[in-house]
Amino acid sequence: MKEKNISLAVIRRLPKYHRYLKEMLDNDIKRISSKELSKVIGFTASKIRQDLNNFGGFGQQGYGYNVEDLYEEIGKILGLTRDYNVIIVGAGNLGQALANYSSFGRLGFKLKAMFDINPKIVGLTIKEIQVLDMDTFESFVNENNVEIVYICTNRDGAQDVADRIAKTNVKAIWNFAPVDLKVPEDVVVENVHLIDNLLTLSYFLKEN
Amino acid sequence: MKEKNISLAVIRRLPKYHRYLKEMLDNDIKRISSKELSKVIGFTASKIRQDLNNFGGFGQQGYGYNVEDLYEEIGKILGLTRDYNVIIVGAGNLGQALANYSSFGRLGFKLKAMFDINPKIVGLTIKEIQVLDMDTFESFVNENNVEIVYICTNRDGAQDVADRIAKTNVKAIWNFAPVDLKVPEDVVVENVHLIDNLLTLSYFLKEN
DNA sequence: GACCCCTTGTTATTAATTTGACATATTTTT
DNA sequence: AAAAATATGTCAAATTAATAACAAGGGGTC
Repeated sequence: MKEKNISLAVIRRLPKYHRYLKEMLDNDIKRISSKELSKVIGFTASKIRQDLNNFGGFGQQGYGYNVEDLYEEIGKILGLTRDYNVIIVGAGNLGQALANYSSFGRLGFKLKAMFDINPKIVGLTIKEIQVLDMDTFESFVNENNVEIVYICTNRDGAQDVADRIAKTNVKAIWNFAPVDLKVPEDVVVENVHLIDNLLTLSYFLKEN
Repeated sequence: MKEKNISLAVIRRLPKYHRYLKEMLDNDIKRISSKELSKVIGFTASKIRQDLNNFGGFGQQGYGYNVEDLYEEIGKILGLTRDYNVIIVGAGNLGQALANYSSFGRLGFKLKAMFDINPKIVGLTIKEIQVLDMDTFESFVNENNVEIVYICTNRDGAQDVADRIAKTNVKAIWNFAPVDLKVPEDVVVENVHLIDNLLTLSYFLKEN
């Protein structure tokens, strides 16, 4: 499974394929052509075929794609072949919201704990998840084989967390703080910059 | 202010410029060259100059850009020249998290109310914001000149909300539900598909 | 089983985006 | 005041991405 030179644009479309295929699977649709998929997903059929072909020929001429197979294959490409232990740092509203999203867990992202520095929150148990003190961060991460951290702190705390992560075995950060984190090369970061997103919406509202 | 043919790629970079310029402004940095900006923001200087030039010549040869002016200009482009009344539909954890983000309000996005269908939540007041019943949605939106709706419902409720929005004067939706909404042409939608984002992270974690 | 139709995988073409180059204008230094 | 350094705006080149075209392989039908 060593795909290389796959462009970021392609990668970012994969989850969307995955999402739509799941929906079809749930609706008992067995096969789908790039043309039909194009109609519901909004990409050109050509783009769909080229995207998928980056990873191998999943389809069959004259038939199309087997929905279940394709769903599984894309899942594999996205790394959904095993579970990942995750923790949340910052147990405020956003952290709690993410903790409550069962869909992440269903995909294999298993929440093991939440961390905070606020004494009022530390010690609580929210939906069977303990909120621990940041003092125990490193030891917990190491002992529980945590691989992904969701950073839900405010802007100022985020880089500190990233620095502490850098000294552990965690190699993936999902960052919700409005700041671009400095991390070692082998740590991947995916940002959810809400403000950036809202301002884009604002731009298009104005332009309309 | 009728810029046209500006590519989406450029638009999506504007909030990042805005964010970094604000930081510089707070640090009393008066001027900045595309070269210096390039170093902190990570885009090439050439790209920065070309991006900005889409909207007019904000810089000066031999000097660079005035930080405050550029910040203001980009704010204008993004529509940050006035306040917008917004409401949140879906007052769960995520909705409450967004309600608590003061930075949105500071930029001009004024939260007027939250809506829900859960009787246990309706009637509450969270941080001075009332949670209202969806029965009163249309009348509230019309009477309070609401322009933007943040959809924080689950997947199944989101399209219903979008359909009801379509019959009002609201022309902008910030959608957090994992579904691509069908809306009239004159309604702009900005999606925050968290699962898509998480799966992208998962891909890169696997590839590393 | 033969024919026709459908649909992929892939190559070619076109479009979009990024990068590089440079003439020109302004600031800073001497 | 002149010269050197700086840095924009813009044009050209290179790279990347999207679209279109099509040959060839299977499936469906009669």
